[in-house]
Amino acid sequence: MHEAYLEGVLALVEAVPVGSVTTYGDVAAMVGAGGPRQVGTVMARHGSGVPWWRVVRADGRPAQGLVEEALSRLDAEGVPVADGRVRMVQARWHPSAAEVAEHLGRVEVLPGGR
DNA sequence: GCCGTGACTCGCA
DNA sequence: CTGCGAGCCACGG
Repeated sequence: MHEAYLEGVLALVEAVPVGSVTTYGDVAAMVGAGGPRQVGTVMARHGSGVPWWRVVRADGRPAQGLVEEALSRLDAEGVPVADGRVRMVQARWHPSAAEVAEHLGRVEVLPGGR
């Protein structure tokens, strides 16, 4: 994979505010390339330096193999968790397109539109 | 180039 | 609710 992709994914994960979470699919969509699996691969290999526990699966469950670790950290940050899964409706991160572009390190959306 | 694999997702039974 | 299968994209053998 290209290094820019890796940087983009990690930058977005670091941008997720405390108390919120995002999903692999959302990150992939925000980066605008690859898919959920690519994000998962990036996190597995290079996610040790970012708040990886704020990235969960679409159903609100943490990544397999790190469930306890993630739930522990999420709960400590005040993320709404119920029965082992994050309440996505409440905790999902909804950044504006401009904000996403900002974190990606490049402007892809012009302010003011068209 | 085919095949298996993965920190994924969605639809259907 | 759970499980299964197919689709998904990129990487490594």
